[in-house]
Amino acid sequence: MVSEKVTSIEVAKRAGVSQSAVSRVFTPGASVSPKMAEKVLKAAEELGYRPNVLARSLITGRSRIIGLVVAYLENQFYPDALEKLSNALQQHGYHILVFMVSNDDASVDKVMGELLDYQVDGIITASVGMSNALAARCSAAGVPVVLFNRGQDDDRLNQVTSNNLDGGRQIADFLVAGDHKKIAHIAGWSGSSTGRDREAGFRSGLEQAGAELVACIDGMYNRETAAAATRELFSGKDRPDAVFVGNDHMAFAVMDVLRFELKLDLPGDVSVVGYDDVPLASWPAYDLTTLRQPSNRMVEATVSTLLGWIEEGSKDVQKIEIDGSLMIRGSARIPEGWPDERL
Amino acid sequence: MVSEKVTSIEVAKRAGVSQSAVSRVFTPGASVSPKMAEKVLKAAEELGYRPNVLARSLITGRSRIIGLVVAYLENQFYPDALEKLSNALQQHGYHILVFMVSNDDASVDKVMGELLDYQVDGIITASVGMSNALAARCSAAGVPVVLFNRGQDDDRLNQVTSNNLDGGRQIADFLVAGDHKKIAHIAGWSGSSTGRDREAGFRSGLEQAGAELVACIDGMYNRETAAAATRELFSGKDRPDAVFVGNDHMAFAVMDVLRFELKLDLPGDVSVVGYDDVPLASWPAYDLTTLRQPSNRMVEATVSTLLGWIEEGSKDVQKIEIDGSLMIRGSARIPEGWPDERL
DNA sequence: GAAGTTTCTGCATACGTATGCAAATTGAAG
DNA sequence: CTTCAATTTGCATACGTATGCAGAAACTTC
Repeated sequence: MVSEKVTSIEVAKRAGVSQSAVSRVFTPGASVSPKMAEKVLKAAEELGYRPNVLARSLITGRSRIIGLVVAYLENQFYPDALEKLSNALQQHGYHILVFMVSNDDASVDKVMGELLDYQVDGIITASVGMSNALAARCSAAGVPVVLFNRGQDDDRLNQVTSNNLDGGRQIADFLVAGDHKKIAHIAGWSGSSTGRDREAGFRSGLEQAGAELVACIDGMYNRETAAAATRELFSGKDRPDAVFVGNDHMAFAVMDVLRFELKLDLPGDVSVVGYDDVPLASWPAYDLTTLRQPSNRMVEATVSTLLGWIEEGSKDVQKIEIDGSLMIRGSARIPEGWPDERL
Repeated sequence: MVSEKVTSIEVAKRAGVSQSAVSRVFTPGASVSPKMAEKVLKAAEELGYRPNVLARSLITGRSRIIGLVVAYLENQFYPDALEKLSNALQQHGYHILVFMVSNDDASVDKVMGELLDYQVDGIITASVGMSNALAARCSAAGVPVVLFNRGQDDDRLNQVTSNNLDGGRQIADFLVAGDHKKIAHIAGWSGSSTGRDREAGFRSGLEQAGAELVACIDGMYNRETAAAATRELFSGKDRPDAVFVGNDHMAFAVMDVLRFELKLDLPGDVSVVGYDDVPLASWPAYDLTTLRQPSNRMVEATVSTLLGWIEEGSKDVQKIEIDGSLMIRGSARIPEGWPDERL
């Protein structure tokens, strides 16, 4: 309990040793005698000394800070991921510096520059891409990057996603098996790999099953856009009997419009399937059938990839895809004889 | 676009000037001639130089990092606040270092220690309190603290909350005016000031109106606990006809149990009122009547308090309370003649 | 063009820590 | 007790930047 900042020099003085000794006591793995350690720790305790991480990082070249770039926390998937990432990294002695961006290259570039100024040891971007120039800069600066829930064709960028192609296909199979005849898609933002891959998987699944996609609108991963798309799709006489929505966040908006504006019954009149399996999807008010992105495993993969680069000097760019599985609930008609494990 | 890290010395060399000159060019408000600036900026551009924030902070004593301590991001109110805080601070050139904790003193203390190691310029805790010892340490280290959405009796800690007492009272008035006879409360965590104040305001409001609280259970700001409390409250014959739930996050769980387990009609059989007005509350699937905490204004107050301390050396501890207003929606019976502005 | 004033610039040092190196201490072995 | 190896310690320096100070340069003004 003391005045301002206490430095290792003051501790050294009080303990009657050199500053280097103090430093060594606080450096795991350094060579110190038990006596020394005891003296120093006592003095440190009395003065309330704690090493200055910033000064340390200046010399070690490691800040133990991970930059996290994230575009929107409105979609529950991301706060959830943030929490898990933060916890996992904290466990390894790292902490997260958060940067909010809007999802356009200019904004990302600006912010990412600030990030590098902080000498972060690594960068995680949650569902945001980055320009080639930027990827080059990070790579040049020796700062590993992991794209979380986002793919990008760049052989300097690690990425961890779920298997979006396969997910799209699983949903196609499920809807076709459920004997739906007019299947529509409110797609994820076409500017993102996740949106494109889910759509591609879905289309290929339908095709393979001999079914047809009657309509497809880009929902931009946005509630309002998705709601508008729903109104458009269901305005005509010939409305769809099933719609796969590019993520849960939009699916909730879609369900709201279907049930409360258009007074349709789910799954009687129309089936809705989402993607992500955020916690809200399992709450009874929505009870949304959706493809689970296993965020735990995605976080694990992200952290271990990042730490591999940082601590073990790995240079292997990882493109990791994790399989998800369909969570069958009440928002979509369940095919007869389908392995019915409601969750 | 270059190899590893570029320092001001290399820039100086290339521009044919001294290192101090380079530093001055990148220090706003320092004295440099236009020629000099031009030469330096050119060299910096060519080398891809950017000042090292950490090294700078070592000498200026300012890291431009704000530590944010947060317990759970599951309640939508917090990601929302985080996003707003981050954006506001980014605007002022600060960034947020996130620390997740479980809400007990030991965990908070540990984490907060790590926080101080990073030489943060200030600390915001979102809905978590801190021990006196810790408050003393921060104060001694000259690091201002703002408790966001949490009150604590300590004259070293700034705090920004909504007016929880008044909010509780407003809800009491509303329910009494709605002619409810058996009013219950599923309270916020009694270990938090927000929970206690809302309950106290609610009780005082009821009392003043001559009404009675028939039951009160601590919901711990937790979905499961709130659900269990609901089952308990509504198991007997003599069930409540209104329940005020300590925050929206729990209120959703309560509504789920009432509607989908107990098959009760809202607001026909029972009225539910929440607290916070998170985005989900206005979605039609819940359409929850709730007291809005004006997070925009709370964030503003938090940021300006913090910056006041950091940049203007303010020493006035602020205890700010911001008034909220009731958002009347469909989950609770609306009193006759009540100014009916449904939102 | 000289004297005085203002604006710029470079030198040197400081911030708080980690670490290579050599000196000092300890312990083991004979 | 001596010798040698192993361990521990202190000294000095480095990390990348900002800033007080004094000298240099550029302008004013007469």
